[in-house]
Amino acid sequence: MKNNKEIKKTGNIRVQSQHKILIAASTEFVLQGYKGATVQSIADRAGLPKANILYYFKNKENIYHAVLEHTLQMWDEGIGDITPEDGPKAAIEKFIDAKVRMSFKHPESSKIYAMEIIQGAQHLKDFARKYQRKWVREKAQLFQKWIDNGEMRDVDPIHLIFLIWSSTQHYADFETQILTIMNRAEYEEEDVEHVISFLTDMILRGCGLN
Amino acid sequence: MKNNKEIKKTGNIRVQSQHKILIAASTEFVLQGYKGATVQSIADRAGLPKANILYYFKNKENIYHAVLEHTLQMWDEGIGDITPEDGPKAAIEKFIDAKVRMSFKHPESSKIYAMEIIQGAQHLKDFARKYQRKWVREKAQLFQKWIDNGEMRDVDPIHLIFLIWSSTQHYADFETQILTIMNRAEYEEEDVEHVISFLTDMILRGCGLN
DNA sequence: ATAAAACCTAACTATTTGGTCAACAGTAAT
DNA sequence: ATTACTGTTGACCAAATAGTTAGGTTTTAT
Repeated sequence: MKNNKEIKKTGNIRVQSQHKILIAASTEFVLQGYKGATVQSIADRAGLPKANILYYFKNKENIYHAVLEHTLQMWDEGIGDITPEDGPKAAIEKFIDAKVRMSFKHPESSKIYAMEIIQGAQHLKDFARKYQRKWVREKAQLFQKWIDNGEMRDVDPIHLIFLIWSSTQHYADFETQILTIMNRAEYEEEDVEHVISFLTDMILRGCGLN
Repeated sequence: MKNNKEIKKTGNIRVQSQHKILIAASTEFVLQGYKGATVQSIADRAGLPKANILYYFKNKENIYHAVLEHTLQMWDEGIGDITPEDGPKAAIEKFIDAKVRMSFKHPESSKIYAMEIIQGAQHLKDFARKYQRKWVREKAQLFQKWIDNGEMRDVDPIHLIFLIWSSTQHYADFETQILTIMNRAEYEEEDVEHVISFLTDMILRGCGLN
């Protein structure tokens, strides 16, 4: 009964509160931007007094950093991995699948990341930038190998990644616009599969696969 | 000598100042967000005293609205038009060409628009939303006709537009990230053409054209 | 039971910021 | 020259907000 919680009773409330705050903060930062989100508004949304927020996070910037980190981690976990054994077709399929599902499941993460980049990535640590550069270049090299091997058409691998990136992320970031255009209140289950199959089909064909 | 300016000598300085303010404000809004951009920072960037800014625009929100309107107008002018006579291939080529050039020429416009949508389009008038819905649906119908006519593959026209939209806009909005990944300080002339040909090639193929 | 540590929060403060105002300067027409 | 309009700006103010503090309560370990 108490066995499964024996180890970490202390700090449990800390974890809980911090999580609540992070969620509330994410929403506020998306809706109002960094400066526009007030500690009070985050507190209200989290259902906690303001001073309590500042007890768990030294200051507003720390909250934002925590949110950003949470976002990056989410991305890192969700993106899966592409290996040389996959071959180009499976690689693209896996990539699109993972990114579209992430867009529909965690739109706030995508939005916060997008806003951060648009504004010049002023809060993004250098290592995060370098990490991504490395990631993209690694994957691009994989594609290049497949191209050299004649397994797919000769398309610029870096821009191919940009294409997948942008087209998938779009459904999170531009949610509002897309829903307006489709005259919908919110996304439905089927939309995910439809988008995945549309994008996979288009891009595979663009690469001369399929 | 004075003939060509006879009609509107007064208000000339007004136009000049307002323009300077708009440019400065655009930059500030992109860099700091709506709340983060202060009237003072806009004034500094425009090289004018704060009170002068408030003389030309009643308040901060009015500045933002002016910037937004300017942005939408830019979009409207830059996007060119697609007609039934074009046929699917030329239509897609024109569309991609126009959008990529806009992204590289007016990245701030694209960024401001993107941020506005991400944050829920709270400042966008209803007519702007409806206008876009109409635009997309009209163009989608064109594509549908071409599909029914067997002139192109059967792909979802709405999502095709989203794809073109997102992949082209990406080069403006995610400029920072793209430059980091490509290890560049800024875009070069050739990049525009390269991106246009890459995207045109990929998407035309995806549509079974080319 | 008790001491220590973790948690909570009302009240306060210093600063920033949007916006006003009143006095002044330039300009154009009568 | 006078009038009226447009433009200019330093000084000021009220409101909002990030962050502090001090004094509390609750939880945990022994």
